[in-house]
Amino acid sequence: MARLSDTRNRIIDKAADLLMRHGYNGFSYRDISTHLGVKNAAVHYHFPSKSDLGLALVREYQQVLRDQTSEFMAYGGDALPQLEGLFRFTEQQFCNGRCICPLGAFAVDFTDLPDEVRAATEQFMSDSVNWLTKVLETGRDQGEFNFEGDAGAKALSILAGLSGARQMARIHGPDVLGRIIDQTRIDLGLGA
Amino acid sequence: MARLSDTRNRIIDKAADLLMRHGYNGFSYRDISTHLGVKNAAVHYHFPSKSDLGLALVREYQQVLRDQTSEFMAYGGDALPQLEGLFRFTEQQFCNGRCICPLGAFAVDFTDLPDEVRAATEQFMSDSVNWLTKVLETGRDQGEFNFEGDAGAKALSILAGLSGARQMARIHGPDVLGRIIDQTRIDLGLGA
DNA sequence: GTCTATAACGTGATAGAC
DNA sequence: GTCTATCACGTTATAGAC
Repeated sequence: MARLSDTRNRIIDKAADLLMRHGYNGFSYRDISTHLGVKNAAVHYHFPSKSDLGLALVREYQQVLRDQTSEFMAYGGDALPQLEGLFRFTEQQFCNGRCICPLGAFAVDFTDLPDEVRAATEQFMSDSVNWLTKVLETGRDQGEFNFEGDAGAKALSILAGLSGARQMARIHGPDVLGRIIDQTRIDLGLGA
Repeated sequence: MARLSDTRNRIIDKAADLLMRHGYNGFSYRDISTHLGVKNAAVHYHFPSKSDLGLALVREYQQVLRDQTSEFMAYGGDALPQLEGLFRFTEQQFCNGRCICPLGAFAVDFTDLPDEVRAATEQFMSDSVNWLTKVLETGRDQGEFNFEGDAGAKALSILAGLSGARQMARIHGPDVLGRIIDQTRIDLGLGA
């Protein structure tokens, strides 16, 4: 086990939380250190520059994605639980105050990000799309999903819709997220 | 005509541009004044605080929406040109570097916004949803669109998808926006 | 209406003691 | 690994001359 550093993990967790609440430009080292009860320099010890922190955040998200999808990506399986897992995860995040999808947060401040963070974000998005594309193809083959068009385009459309839904829900209230997820189900032939 | 102040209009236009490129927290008075060739204090003369500027931005967007939809909202009309107009507008904005949907930009920094800007943003979003809902209802009645479920939920879903699409396209390249718009057409029974 | 000058503060970041 | 102390800079914002 030997977790490298407890403080390091707490910093990443708090930074992830702040990112999803305020965006990349919307939180500071001070926010992190204050909330964690440590000092500014302690955060800089673990992540010398904000680029290092941003990169660690993207890698953290990528790891979560891999952990939750590795089995399906390796051996396949039922598509519907995969899709419903995505919906549940999205709603849970939102309910826990983690309103903004990390992809959305990074996208808004994209041109301000250092190159390596941008590259990692692009990779994370590719992995997400690839996973959902395979889920949609499998589900259509299994007869569970019903939709027209290319599975890759449909996957992009659903992920963009969920990311946008979290933002719309922040403006207009949490009901919006549930309504959009229900509509997404209907558009896959699931709601009838 | 008597446009109140040319500088004032130039400030709003440049601020709108910066908002859609860097988000609300991602641009400063200095950015505006430098690009416009005026001084910091000149911007503060027209918009004493950033809240004033943010509010003016939302009102500007609301005016554009009203100008482009007022006839349809008042008398009705053909639905398809309304929808295609939205798609074209979205793609034009993106191609001009105005990558991020203003709603998305405000949503990310939502908790940092002053109350009045939040309220105006919510109103702007309501107007957008109401317009698209009416377009979808009309189009379904006319037999142009084919979709299941509530028109309001479908409108939310499409707007969230477009906002998310602009962000995804920023990360992964402009093709993504076109693919998502095409898929949106297909999901309305238009692509076949 | 625009300017110069400046205030008060938040930011990411570093040096060096412990 | 965490601390105190500090730096250079960017930020919103204001006062007062022109």
